[in-house]
Parts: sequence; C-alpha cells; structure tokens
Amino acid sequence: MDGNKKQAIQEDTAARLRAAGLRPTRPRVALASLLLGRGHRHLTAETLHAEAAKAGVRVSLATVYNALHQFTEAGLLRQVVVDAARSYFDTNTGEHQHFFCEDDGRLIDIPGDAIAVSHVPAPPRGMAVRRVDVVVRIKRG
Amino acid sequence: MDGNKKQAIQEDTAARLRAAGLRPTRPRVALASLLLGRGHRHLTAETLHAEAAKAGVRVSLATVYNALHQFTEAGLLRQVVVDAARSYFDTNTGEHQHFFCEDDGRLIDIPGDAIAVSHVPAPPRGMAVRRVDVVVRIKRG
DNA sequence: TCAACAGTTTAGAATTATTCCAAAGAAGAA
DNA sequence: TTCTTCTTTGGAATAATTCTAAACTGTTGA
Repeated sequence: MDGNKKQAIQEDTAARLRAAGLRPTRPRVALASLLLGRGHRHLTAETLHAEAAKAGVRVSLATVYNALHQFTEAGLLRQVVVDAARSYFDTNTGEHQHFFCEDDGRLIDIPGDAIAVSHVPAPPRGMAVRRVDVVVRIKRG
Repeated sequence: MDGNKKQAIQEDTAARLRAAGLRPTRPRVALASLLLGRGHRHLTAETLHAEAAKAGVRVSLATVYNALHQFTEAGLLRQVVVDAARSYFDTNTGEHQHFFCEDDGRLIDIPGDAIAVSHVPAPPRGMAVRRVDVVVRIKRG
C-alpha cells in the first residue's frame, strides 16, 4: 500500500472516530485503520494486538482492549459471544449470524437475509430486545 | 425432605451416572442430586459450589468443574454460552432457547416449540451441525 | 473379604483473558 | 503557548478456569 492511500484511509478513519465521539488519537486511528481498512473479519484482542505489532504499530494490550470496547460501544464493531474462553469482535456490524466451528474456533458469517428466526416470544414486561443472536455450532464429521 | 426420599433420589442418580459411564462417587452423586433433583435451572460453577456447601456437601471447586463438564459430556447438562465472563449450565437438555438479560445476567428459557430458525444454510463441506443456539439479548427499557 | 488397579478428588499452584491503576503523554480549546 | 481533559501505558491485580501430584475410593476378581 503506498503512502498516499494509507494517509487517505487514516484521514477517513479519523473522521469516523470523531463522528463517533472518540478522539482520533494515534493508537485509535492505527487500530481502526487495521480493523476497518480491509474486508470484514473476526478477531480477538490478542489477534489485533499481534496484527498491530506486525504493522509496526506499538500499542499496549490494554489500549487494544479499550479500543475494542469503545469501538463496539460506538457501533463500529460487534462483539460475538460464542466461546467462554475468549471474546471475538466482528468488523461486520450489519445484520447477520454465524457458524462457529468448534474444532478450530473459527467464525463464518451467515448473511442476515439467508436465515430467519420466527416467533420470538415477547420479552418479560419492562424489557426490550436488544438483539437476536444465532450461533450454528458445527464440527468436523 | 425425609431420609427415605433422599436416598431414593440418590440411588436413582447413581443409576443415571452409571448409565452415562460415570462412576457414582459420593461427590458426583451429591452434585447430580442437587442439579437434577429439583426443577430446571441455570447455574454457574460458583453457584453450584455454594449450593453444595449450603447442603452440607463439601466438594472442591475443581470437582465441581470436573463434574459439570462430565455431566455435560454425558448429556445430563447443556452448557450455555452467552456471557464472555462466565459459563452457565442448564439442567434442561431438551430443545429450547434463551433470553439473556444483560442487566443482571439472568437466563430465561424459551420453549423449543415457541421459536423457529429457518433457512439455516448448509455448513461447509465436511462439517456437521451440532446445534443451533438462539440467544435473545434483552435489557431494561 | 480383601488386595490391587484404575478412576477420582483435592488443595493449591498455575494459567489465561481481561481489567485496574497511577503516572506520563497527547489532543483540543482559548 | 498553556491549560485542561482525555488517553495511553506497563505492570500489578482480578477472576474464572485448569492443572498437578498426592491421597483416596469404587470396583473387580481372587
């Protein structure tokens, strides 16, 4: 990737962060660029931290955790809970669901219009539905 | 609960464990009796450990973890992943789904015949669907 | 009835993911 | 600039869970 393009992405990212009410600090812009620059992906804090390191961005793990949560809060990411051991974050915030491969922990998107959940009962009085998550657990065999 | 009834439950439980290929040791029979004796419940390792202590059963937390996993493996329990922080176990192994209240971490059953997931795509080649989990995340408001 | 083996339990250490903390550093406003 | 506020950071702290090695118990077969 050449320098101009990289800079353009970063300016774009900075604008998105500002729009989300987040100061476009260097760590945040770097992480958000990595996250949102390429196509949709599923990643953990460790994964992102390693990716940042490989890209020459030196950020602490604490900052990665902070950023992931702030981005999620801001609607730039979606957190996916499928495995008790670790938290995944999905750069695809559109309506969709997941296959979860229990053998290797991989997540695969299921387009939102390919799957449907019907007859979700009304939640208890005073409660509102925030989201309906479907996880199709698969394994070899 | 009188002694005879308690003993009957324990013998019944021992038989279930044996049938599942698990030696009906004292800790396992005690935990399984607590778990399966009353109606369906959702609990964590800590919860069960505390409940055992209250019932006068002294088991280590490691044993509780072992038992929960073995019972799950044996189909006596079902593990529910909704919260990255802790693991829930459900004594209801029948087909059903859950509301998850994000405010207080409570789980509420949704009967299996009340909800339907349609058009689940075929899993990738060589993979088999183990289960389809639906979590309806709700919160106050 | 009992020896002997394999499977279990246990306390506590170890591990893992994540959060907390207090001090040092950077962004935005005036 | 300078000030204020928000951020970052390394490292300590936490929390859930797993591991470990030694002690123990259920079961089997003599």
